[in-house]
Amino acid sequence: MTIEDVIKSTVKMDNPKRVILNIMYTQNVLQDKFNEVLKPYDLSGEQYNVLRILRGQKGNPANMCVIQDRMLAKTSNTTRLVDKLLLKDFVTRNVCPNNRRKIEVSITEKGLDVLTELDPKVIEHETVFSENLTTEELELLNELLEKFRNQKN
Amino acid sequence: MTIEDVIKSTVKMDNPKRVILNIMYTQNVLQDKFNEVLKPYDLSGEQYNVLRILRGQKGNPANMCVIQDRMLAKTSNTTRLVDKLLLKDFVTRNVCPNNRRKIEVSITEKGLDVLTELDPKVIEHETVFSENLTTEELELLNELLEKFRNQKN
DNA sequence: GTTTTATAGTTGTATATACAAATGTATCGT
DNA sequence: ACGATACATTTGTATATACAACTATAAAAC
Repeated sequence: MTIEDVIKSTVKMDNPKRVILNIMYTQNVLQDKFNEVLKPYDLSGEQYNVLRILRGQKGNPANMCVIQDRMLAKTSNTTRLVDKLLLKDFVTRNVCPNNRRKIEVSITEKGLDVLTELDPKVIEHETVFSENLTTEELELLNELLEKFRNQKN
Repeated sequence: MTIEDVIKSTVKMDNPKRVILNIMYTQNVLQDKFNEVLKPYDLSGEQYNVLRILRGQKGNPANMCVIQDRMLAKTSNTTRLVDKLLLKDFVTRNVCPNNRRKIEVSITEKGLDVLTELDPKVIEHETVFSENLTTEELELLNELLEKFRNQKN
């Protein structure tokens, strides 16, 4: 299914427009699929992301700004994401003793357990799309996307 | 800037994960930029999309389900999008005389004027990213994205 | 040491999105 | 014609996101 099929466009678009729509739409498809994976666990994509970042800390807590910094969507509201995770006992939150402006967020055992349970499903989700492409094509796709978005301005 | 730089990852990821993150993040960058373009006009991306679809009707009205069908994000709430556009006098909304279940939405002169004003800025937005790639690379990127998301399952 | 400036995080508000339930209208089978 | 079913759209509710204003703490300037 081409992007023209998706939006029922009768006219053929030029390459710049097609690329943008293809990226937007592909992200949409990916996100929908991933939400399905997460749904049984009552996690949003961004909440999952925060948990993953916290696990990556290897036992050390992360400040709000560190979490923010490592997320894809830089603008989302970390405080409220952590609030949600706190309600589910997936994280703990404490004022940093050295610098009382900072907050230390850590993942709990329960949070780690959920991630462990999710791991194989996440890998399945990640790989199923890539199976359509060869390794060389995947590398090329990565290169092209990075080149595309890194415009100098 | 590689995707690892973006999320401050110290470990190198495998290709499937990198591709997914690259697509998600690139979409993010695109959307942020496009929102900036639209901001002075008090339009959201989806609202703009609806207007564009209506202009594409060449004077004919479009039903809600037609609009829905042509949008990228199939799940968004068309009624409320049209509500917002109605408040700004960019569209009209009438019950379809032949089938009273249906709604006929049309773009107004004012709506067309806004699109006309936006057109060059949208084209600028679309082309500026593509300038990093050759025509061949753009075509390849389109192909790879379509191949990637069209998994059989 | 007190004022200014910078940093870290939270809260308010408006809007957007997801998803299910509800409403109103048309169509089909008998 | 009548009930069942399908279709088109709207509404309710919960959650997510965007963005600005606010609070609290720390560091720097003088």
